[in-house]
Amino acid sequence: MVTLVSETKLTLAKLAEIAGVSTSTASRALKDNPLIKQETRSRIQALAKEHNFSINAAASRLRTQKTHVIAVILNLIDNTEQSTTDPFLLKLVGELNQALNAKGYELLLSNSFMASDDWANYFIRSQRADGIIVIGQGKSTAKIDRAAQSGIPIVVWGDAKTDAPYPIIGGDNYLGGYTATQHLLSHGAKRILFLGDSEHAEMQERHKGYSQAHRDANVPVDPQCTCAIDITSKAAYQYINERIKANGLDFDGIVCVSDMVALGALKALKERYVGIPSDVGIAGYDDISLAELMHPSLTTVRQNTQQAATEMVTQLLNQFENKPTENQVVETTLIARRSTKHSD
Amino acid sequence: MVTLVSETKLTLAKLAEIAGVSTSTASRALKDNPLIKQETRSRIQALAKEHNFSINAAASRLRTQKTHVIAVILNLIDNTEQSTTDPFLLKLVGELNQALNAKGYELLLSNSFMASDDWANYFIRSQRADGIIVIGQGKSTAKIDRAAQSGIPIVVWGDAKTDAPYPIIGGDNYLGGYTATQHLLSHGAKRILFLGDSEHAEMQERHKGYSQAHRDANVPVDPQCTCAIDITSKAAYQYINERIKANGLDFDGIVCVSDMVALGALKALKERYVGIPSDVGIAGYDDISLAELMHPSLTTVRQNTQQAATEMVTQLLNQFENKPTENQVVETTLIARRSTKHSD
DNA sequence: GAATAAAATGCAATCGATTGCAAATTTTTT
DNA sequence: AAAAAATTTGCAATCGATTGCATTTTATTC
Repeated sequence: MVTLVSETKLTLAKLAEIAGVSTSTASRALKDNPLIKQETRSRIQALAKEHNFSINAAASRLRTQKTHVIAVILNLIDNTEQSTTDPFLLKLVGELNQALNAKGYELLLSNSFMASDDWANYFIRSQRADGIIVIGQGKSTAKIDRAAQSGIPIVVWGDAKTDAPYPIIGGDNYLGGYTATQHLLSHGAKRILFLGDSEHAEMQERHKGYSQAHRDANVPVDPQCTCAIDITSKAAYQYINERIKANGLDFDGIVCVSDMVALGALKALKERYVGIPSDVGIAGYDDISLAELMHPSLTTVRQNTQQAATEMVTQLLNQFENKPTENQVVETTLIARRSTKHSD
Repeated sequence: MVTLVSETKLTLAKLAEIAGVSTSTASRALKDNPLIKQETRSRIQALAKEHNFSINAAASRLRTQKTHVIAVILNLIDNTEQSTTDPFLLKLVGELNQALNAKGYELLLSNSFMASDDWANYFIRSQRADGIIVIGQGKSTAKIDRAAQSGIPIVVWGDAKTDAPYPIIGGDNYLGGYTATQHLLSHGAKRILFLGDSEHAEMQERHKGYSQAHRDANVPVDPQCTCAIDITSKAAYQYINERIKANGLDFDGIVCVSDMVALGALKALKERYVGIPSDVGIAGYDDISLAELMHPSLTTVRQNTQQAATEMVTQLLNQFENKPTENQVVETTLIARRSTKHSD
């Protein structure tokens, strides 16, 4: 049965007319307001369904001053492949979508290039969204701070140890870095590279864990082993290639800040016939779906993204009710696989 | 300099008052309407910037009946990992975001589980969005057809050879299937599996290409080689494992409908020490970023996603102006890598 | 300098739903 | 059966920007 497009657009007023009630009654009936007699409610709801009616969101938002939309901003580092490619970030977006929908909100997707610089203005004051979720602290928190300062509801995925005027949700980066490193050390590694970008708060934490694990195992940390690179597989690939070319194989383990980085490094090593994990053990971060499909399967640190999404949404909605918020650390676990299993 | 939150919300009317003009003038000035004197325009625009003003989107949408929002629906197959994980789909979303922003539109993300069943109603008649982009035809086009029937602006990513009342943008699936298969055949494969879900229009086309390539090379096609599986790495992994267990290695090539499927198959083969490509050549589809990082790097079929996104947006915007639309085929190229390079 | 044309601005209706308060209806109480 | 209470429903203002048309101001022409 095809619903024909009626000549005139169906509004609440017209629906009310058909039902023989006022618009107020119709409005209330549609949202199951107990002020309206049950029978009337059902009748109008049925009528709405029959006529294929749905409330005009623009009008409703204007009147109620609520949009039920949340802007999710991918806060990316400029000129980095991390953007469209990073499976972890996109997975998080997927989870957020679910979590938001479950609470009756919709997801407006943006990235930091596109959105104007003034997030508070652009998204909130303009009534495009009720709140903002920022994925990634980036290298500078200037934009985030600015938005937060103007008092809008906002949460951030990042380093939960950072103290900020807005709630930050993140994995336990220190622990992640620590356990990954410890794992490698316990399998005999003596010189472990740390591959990542130290300008990120999250990465710094992981690096602290990396250092502490060394200290706890009485293995010296060589600054030469901390390698600042872009968080992309390509950068990792190039770096490892060049390092080996220059120094030979002067390491026997790698801790990477993401699986993408690990995969880039892995590729470089394989091409040079470096045995994994026999010659070099390697650990990633994020547990993207491909980690276990790699050969050898990749040891990595998993952050519970579903928990993360739920938590972020909760913290955001709390702000709508002026409830207190706090940083949250999500489950962070080492997934040990073949890329680190020395036999010795 | 911190902008303090003013006691009363700043509206166009108040801005106009400050500027000493009417709201009509202020409104026109802000959108650079030449009806307004250039000097007045600049003055008001400056004032708006200074006071951190931005137009109320809800009010504007209500009045103009345009939202400048496009709903992007991930039309997924139920209960499949394909959802949140498939890097290809998410990449497409990223590209769409860019393409839409470039045209002054925003992206509202949904998936087919969340959005109610009546897309036309939920997104368009409710003024949540001006148009819909559907990613994936899914197994049934019922929802799409229904939405299209009610005359709303819509485009679909899928099989461009399908004739439908809405424009479909897609890669050349026949060609993709054909070239991948031909490539394997030309490197000596004699029994090539086709791994995928034949209920998809896109996959069917690829399968046609697969068959034709066999015919052109005078290699018989065995129906036993067409394997219907879910489009996930896990399903592929299991299938290959079980097949080998049951039949031994009764094939020497695999054409997969996605890279994820290829990776699953690859994993199964490696675990059984099947040489790649020496014993079995394998080709994927999508050219996700990991394809080249695999070991061996994965031969695959790349579809130009950026072109796809631009094309989809164009076709959608055309509908706003009642311009004619048509199906579009985007660039589809074989990327030959190590996973298929036999030496014989 | 008056008349006409051109440029700039303002008036006021409109988009469609929501909601405080008043009015009408029904039910309960005495 | 009248009064009081409880239940339903409706009136009308409101949210904030846009735009056709009318009006005012400025520039041009004779």
